[in-house]
Amino acid sequence: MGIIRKTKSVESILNEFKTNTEAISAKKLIEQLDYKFNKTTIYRVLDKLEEDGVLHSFLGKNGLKWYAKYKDCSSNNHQYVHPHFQCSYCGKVDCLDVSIRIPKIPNRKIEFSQLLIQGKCQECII
Amino acid sequence: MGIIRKTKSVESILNEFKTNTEAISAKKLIEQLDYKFNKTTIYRVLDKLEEDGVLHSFLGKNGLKWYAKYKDCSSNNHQYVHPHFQCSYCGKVDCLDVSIRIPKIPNRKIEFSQLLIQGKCQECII
DNA sequence: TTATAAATACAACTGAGTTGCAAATATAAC
DNA sequence: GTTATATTTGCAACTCAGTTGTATTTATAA
Repeated sequence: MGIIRKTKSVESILNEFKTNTEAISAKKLIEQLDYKFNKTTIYRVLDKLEEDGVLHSFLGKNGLKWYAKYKDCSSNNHQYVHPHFQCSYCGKVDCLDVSIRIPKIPNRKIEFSQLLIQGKCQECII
Repeated sequence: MGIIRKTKSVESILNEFKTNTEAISAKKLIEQLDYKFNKTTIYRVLDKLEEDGVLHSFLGKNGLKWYAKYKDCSSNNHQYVHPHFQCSYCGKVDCLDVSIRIPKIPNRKIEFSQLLIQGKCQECII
């Protein structure tokens, strides 16, 4: 159904994504907003922002749900994916600006793809 | 530490993967073995089989953990991933025999990648 | 047969995410 | 500004895949 009203929670959550180009996990977001809003509210707002195409979500290393601003070359695109990179040391996640072509697969209709790359980020390479 | 002893649970679990070329979720496996073994045991055996390189794991649609036989072109390969396809209708997962090249990403050390493609499988396309 | 390290079952726990519902609030109509 | 009402919120209780601790059992080798 998407976002209909401009409420404080919607504003605050969108603001987190304005000041942060990286992806944020729902869990982190709850902490980051200093428990100013109930976690239920945050989960529901995130759901709606995704429906509206403002954010997109994907699953991180331990099954945690991450959100990032929707880009045109995003996961909804059937032919290309842009990968997400998660550092195995610090856990940080970035949306990479690379596009990877998904080959057509016979007899299957692709709706959605997600590519998670794990490794060491620039800061965590020793 | 990996598998050291050949026990009934190890045998049964390996057998599930012999008769089944598709990926199986840990949850399904527990049901499939008809609760003959405790779920803790199954989770621990799966962990060890993964350590030994017999199986590989990845996360499915809802954060569920799936396992499949390890293939050489598997997720552990740093340069290529073989994608997993999950049907959004029936939930079935296949390991696809396609290899997708992961481009090198500047200033990051790739350790592991996983690509999950969602869509309709052959049986579920109407 | 025995010693012992590994494997198992069980129960209790963890924690991210969900659900139902009553109370609060943004928005539009007046 | 008031009022009506549909949306949003907080709260508490729940779900459920996966984990942990521990006592018991079992595979293996000495």
